[in-house]
Amino acid sequence: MPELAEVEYYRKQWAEGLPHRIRAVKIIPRRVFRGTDTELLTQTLPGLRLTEALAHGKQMTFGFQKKAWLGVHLGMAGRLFQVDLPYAPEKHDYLVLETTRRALVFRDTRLFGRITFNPGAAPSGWDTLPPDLLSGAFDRAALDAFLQRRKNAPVKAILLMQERFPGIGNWMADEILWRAAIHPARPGASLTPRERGRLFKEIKAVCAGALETIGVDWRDPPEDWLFLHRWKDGGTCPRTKKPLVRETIGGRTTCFSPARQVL
DNA sequence: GGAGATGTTTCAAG
DNA sequence: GCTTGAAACATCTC
Repeated sequence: MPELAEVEYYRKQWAEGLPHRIRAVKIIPRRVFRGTDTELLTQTLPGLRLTEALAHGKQMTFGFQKKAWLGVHLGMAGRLFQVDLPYAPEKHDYLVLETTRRALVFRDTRLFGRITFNPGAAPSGWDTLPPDLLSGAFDRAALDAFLQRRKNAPVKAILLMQERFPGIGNWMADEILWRAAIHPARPGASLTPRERGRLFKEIKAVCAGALETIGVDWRDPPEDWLFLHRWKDGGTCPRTKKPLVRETIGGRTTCFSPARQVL
């Protein structure tokens, strides 16, 4: 589920009430810990305080007094939440951090998520992240250069590339292209300067709008977004009032408005 | 029962 | 060496 704004929402679930002094760590060793020293994790965290909760795109890092860092990626179906103790972990709860009164839970029904652990000074990879899409460092030049480089890939697939568009996932890519009136199968290098301008503007707008709604309290974006109409076959385009179409483009289910987005 | 799902990684072909 | 697309991953829901 989680894209930029959903990740921000989940980050806040664990951030609520910071700092948290960790008293116990419960782990169910499953695929989400691939490549991670779970033994070291369970030995290190008890006694430390969770002091920082950071998100960047779809990545999260939780810092423990700058001595240890937990990396969390939610994959397709991961969730983070807090509950009161006592808490009996459910089937797909693979990590539970307990404080005196609360439990911080990582749940992932599909096991596509990932948890990493870095004892030491800094979370690995956190220093080489691509620019945040809402920052000035993500600009037209960066967008244009990337589209030019991926010249034959469908623009839908390009928007899903995290190395340039951190946080954009399937629904956000569809929303951006729909608003920019660009067909999702258009090759990256084929976009005109005018289209690139619209694409740039809508990337910023969708990121900001999603964070203001979903990112705050999981509330839906406004009715006039594609968001509320894209999930099932038979939807109607909120702008043209004509039928929406769903097909696989760039390897993913893609919803668009043929009346508005022409190949 | 079969298909599809808001993601990433890996592999191989061009 | 880079780009691109497909398959694999695991489980749940429609």
